[in-house]
Amino acid sequence: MSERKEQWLEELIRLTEGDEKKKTDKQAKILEAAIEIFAEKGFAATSTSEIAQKAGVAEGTIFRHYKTKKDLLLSIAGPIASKLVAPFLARDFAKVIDLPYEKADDFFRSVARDRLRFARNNEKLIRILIHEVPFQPELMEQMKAMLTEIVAARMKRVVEHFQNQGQLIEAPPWRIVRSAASMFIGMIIFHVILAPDFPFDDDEEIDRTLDLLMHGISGRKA
Amino acid sequence: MSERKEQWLEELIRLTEGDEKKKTDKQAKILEAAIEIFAEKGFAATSTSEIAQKAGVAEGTIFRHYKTKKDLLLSIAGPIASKLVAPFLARDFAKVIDLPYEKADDFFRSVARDRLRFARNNEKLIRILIHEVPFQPELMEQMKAMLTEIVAARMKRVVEHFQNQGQLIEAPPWRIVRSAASMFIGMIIFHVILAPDFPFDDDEEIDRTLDLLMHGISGRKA
DNA sequence: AATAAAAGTGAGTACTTACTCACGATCTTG
DNA sequence: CAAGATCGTGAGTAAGTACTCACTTTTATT
Repeated sequence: MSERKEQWLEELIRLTEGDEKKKTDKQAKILEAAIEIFAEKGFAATSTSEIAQKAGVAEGTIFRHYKTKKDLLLSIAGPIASKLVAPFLARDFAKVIDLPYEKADDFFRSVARDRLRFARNNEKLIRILIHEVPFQPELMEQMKAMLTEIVAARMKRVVEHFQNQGQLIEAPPWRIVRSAASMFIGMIIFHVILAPDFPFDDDEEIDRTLDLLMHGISGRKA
Repeated sequence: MSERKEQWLEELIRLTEGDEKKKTDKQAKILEAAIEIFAEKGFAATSTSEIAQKAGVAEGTIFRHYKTKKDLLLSIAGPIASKLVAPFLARDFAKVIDLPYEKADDFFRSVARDRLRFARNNEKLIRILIHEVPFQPELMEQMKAMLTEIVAARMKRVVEHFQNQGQLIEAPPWRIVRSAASMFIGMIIFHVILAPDFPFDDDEEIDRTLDLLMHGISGRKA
C-alpha cells in the first residue's frame, strides 16, 4: 500500500520535472493503438492480437514491454490519472490564494478552463480512466488517494481562504468543492459525450456555468 | 430505428401499468446472478459459464432464455433505463406545474428525493447501465432519445413555467436543467461511490445541496 | 391420464484468448 | 569491430470463450 502510494507520488514528482521515459518506436505504436482501442471498446473487450495488428507489430512484442495486458492498461491509466491532478500539487497552488486571484470566481474560472482544455486534449485517455477505474482496485485506490489527499485537501484550504474574506458562503468546504466539481464535470460530460454535435464556446460556457454556481438559479420572486 | 424507439416506448407504457413478464425460477436466478457479476466485473469480463455457476444452472439454460450474452445484458439494462426516466413520462408530470408544487425548490426537492431513493434501491443495475451504455450503441441511442425527448422536454416546460413566475432566473432552460442534474448526480456519485463509509442523511443533504443550487456559493462580500 | 409444449441439461464444437519461447535482428558500449 | 544486451518475431500452447444440440424432465392442456 505504501509502496503503491509512493509510486504515484514519484510519478507526480517526475511529471513536474518533465521526465519522460525513452520509448522505442514500436512501443509508442503499441501505446497509441492500445489507447485507441481501449477507449473505443473497453479494456476487457480488447484483445492483444487486435492491438498488435493495429500497431503493426508482432503480438510477442507487446509482452516484451508489458508483462501482462493489465500491465499495459495500468501504464496508460496511471500517468493520465497523475496528470489529471498534477496542477493541484503544484507548489504555488496554495500560494494561488494570496497572489494572482483576488476573487473567488476568477480562481474557479482559471481551474475550470485549464482542466477543460486538458480534458479536450486527452479525451480518449480520460475515457479509459473513467471506464476502468471502477474495475481495477489499484487504480481505484490511487484515484481515491489523489482526490482526497491532494485535490480535496488543497481545494479545502482555498475555499476556507475565500470564506474568511466573505467571498464564499459559510458551508462545509467539501460540499462547496463537490458542488463546483459536479457543475463543471457535468458540463464537460454533457457537451463532450451527450451533445458533441452542438458546438459551443468553451470559455463562454464556463462563464455562464460559473454564474449559476456563484449566484444560483433562484429568481427575484423566489 | 423507429422500431427501436417504439420498443422502449412500449416498455415504458407497460411499466406504468405494472405488467411484469412471467419468469421461471431458474430464469430469475440467472438474471440475479448476471446482475451481480456484471455489476462487479463488467459485461465483457463476465463469462456465461460464471453466470451459470453462480445461478446454479446449466450453461445451456441461459441460452434457452436469451439468444446471446448481449441479449441477456440488454434485457437487464433496457428496463432499468426505462424505469429511470419513467417518472418524467407520467401524465401528471406536466400538471405538476400548477398543482402540488407552488415553489420551484419544492419541485426540485421532490424529484431529487424520488430519484435518489430509486438509485439506492437499484445500485447494481444503475452501475451496469452507466458502464455499458457507452459501449452498446443501441443502449446509447435509447438513452439519448429518452433524455432528450422525455426528460429534457418535460423539464424544459417546468423550468419555463417557474421562470414565468419569476422563481427562476432567465437563463436557457437546458443549462438550468443541466446544472441541477449535475449537482444531484454529483452528490449521489460522491456519496455512493467515493465516500460510501461516511454516512449521511439523504433528505438533509438534498436540502443543503438544493440551497447551493438555488442561491449559489457566493458570499456577501463577493 | 395422454399428449404436447416448454424448461432444463451437459457434453461437444469451433474459435479466440493471453501469454511463452527459441531464435534472428538491431543497437550500445568497450 | 567484437560482444553483450536489448528489441522484435511468429509459431505454438493451454485454457478459456460463446454458443449448439440431442436428450431428459417438468409443466400445461385437453
